[in-house]
Amino acid sequence: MRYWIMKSEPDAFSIDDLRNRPKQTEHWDGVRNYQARNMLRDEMKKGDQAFFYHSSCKEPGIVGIAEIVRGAYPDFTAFDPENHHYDPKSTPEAPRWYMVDVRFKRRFKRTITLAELKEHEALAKLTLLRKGNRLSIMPVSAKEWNLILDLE
DNA sequence: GCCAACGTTGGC
DNA sequence: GCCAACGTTGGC
Repeated sequence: MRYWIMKSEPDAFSIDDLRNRPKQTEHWDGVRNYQARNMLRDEMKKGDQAFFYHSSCKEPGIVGIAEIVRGAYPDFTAFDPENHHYDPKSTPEAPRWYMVDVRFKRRFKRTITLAELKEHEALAKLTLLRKGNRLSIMPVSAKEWNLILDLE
């Protein structure tokens, strides 16, 4: 079982939006970066846990936990010309992009902010904090996961 | 709104 | 295959 951080702009899709979905479950679509796709497609498995991170907002940070409830399958939003994430190079016969299903697990009592994460020496290697890393999906080690949980 | 740090595209 | 131009992300 692996741990992840998944980023989302709360204006587009927040952890509360996830909680309010039927079965508190939603597909995680729109990943259009090869590095992120490879991790999502090849390493993300049912049962994995992910920190839900709010980006591009007033207080960027980790707001809760979601669980991967379905492993990678073709991202059908790429097939839809009306969709913002449409990619004509991805077809049902040869899908280029993938998605997983995530289910709400819990919301933290408070946001563990990006600023706070940066203060901890033990988290210096966290991919999220690495300079220039803008991936929407990033791995978290078990050690980092537990350390961050303790901050709550 | 600015800008650094990427990733992608396309001419050559 | 190189690289300039362009687009995107996301913190501040």
